[in-house]
Amino acid sequence: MDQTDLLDIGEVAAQTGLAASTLRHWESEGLIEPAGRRGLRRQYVASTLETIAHIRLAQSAGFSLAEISTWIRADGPPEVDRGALRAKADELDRTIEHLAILRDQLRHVADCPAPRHAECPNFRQLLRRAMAGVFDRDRRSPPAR
Amino acid sequence: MDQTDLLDIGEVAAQTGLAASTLRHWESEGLIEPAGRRGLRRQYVASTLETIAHIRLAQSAGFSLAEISTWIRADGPPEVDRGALRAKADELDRTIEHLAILRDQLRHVADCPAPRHAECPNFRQLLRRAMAGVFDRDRRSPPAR
DNA sequence: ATCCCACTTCAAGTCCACTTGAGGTCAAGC
DNA sequence: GCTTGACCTCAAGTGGACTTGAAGTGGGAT
Repeated sequence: MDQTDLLDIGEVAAQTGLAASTLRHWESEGLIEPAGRRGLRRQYVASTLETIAHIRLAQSAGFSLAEISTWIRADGPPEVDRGALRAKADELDRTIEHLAILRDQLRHVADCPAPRHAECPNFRQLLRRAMAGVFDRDRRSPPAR
Repeated sequence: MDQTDLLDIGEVAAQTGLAASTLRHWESEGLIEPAGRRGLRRQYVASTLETIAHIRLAQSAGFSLAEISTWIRADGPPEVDRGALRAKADELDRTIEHLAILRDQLRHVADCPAPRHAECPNFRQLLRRAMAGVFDRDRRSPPAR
């Protein structure tokens, strides 16, 4: 791995579409870490791009940076609570199901000619499907940017 | 619909698991609206619970309150941009696919005996799958709470 | 009639994930 | 040798979604 493999923060930013400030922020939260520095400049190894993909993915599932960092700490032992991960996976199954319902609802609203969706039996049935589960326990949900 | 059908904000809160303050906040953003008041107290119709389920669902997909309110304004015409809705649905398809990958990754990490996941070919393949798409265009992602 | 307590308003505060700004460093090209 | 531009640090600011606090109101049970 000679230095030609190393990426400047600007290159990582360009390839991932993230702002350099975001990468520094993630570093301050312990999510990523440059392989080294050239002068002051952070130098990243290519596999950091995969780590970043993973982080984006987890964020899109509604996990906070703090949560994600517990699985992928750049430093320290890669110790994870396997039970917790399995629980998250199960939670994702439910989230995915909910999102599928939402997607169906959106498509329905886009196509349905009924003037008030609340009156469309099809829509109401989707909503009823949606309600089972949505109000349970997990207050997990993410914000968009 | 006599007044026995109407719900106090506290009952809606209890049934949905949301704080009353959240319901007032959503009202201030135009997402929900009480059917009326008894004295000062807001009185909600039961169907508001469905609306709330819908909002939670959309939030979990990463939509902002402002975005959601454009489809489900409590007041005004339920006018929606059908093309935009279809686009959102397509976006959700992609999100769902990403989440499925993340779920698989989490399960893999939970079960894989390899000490460093970065060295597990299985994990790396999942990551590669994940990377296709994650860095494209849509910077949409939500935060959790 | 009075008390309680769930409700009310409104302004300010909190948390998270960044972003911005001010002021500084340094390698490379002119 | 000097400027340029991409990088650096650190502190403060932003935006979204709520939450909290202070001060007040009013319906229902005792």
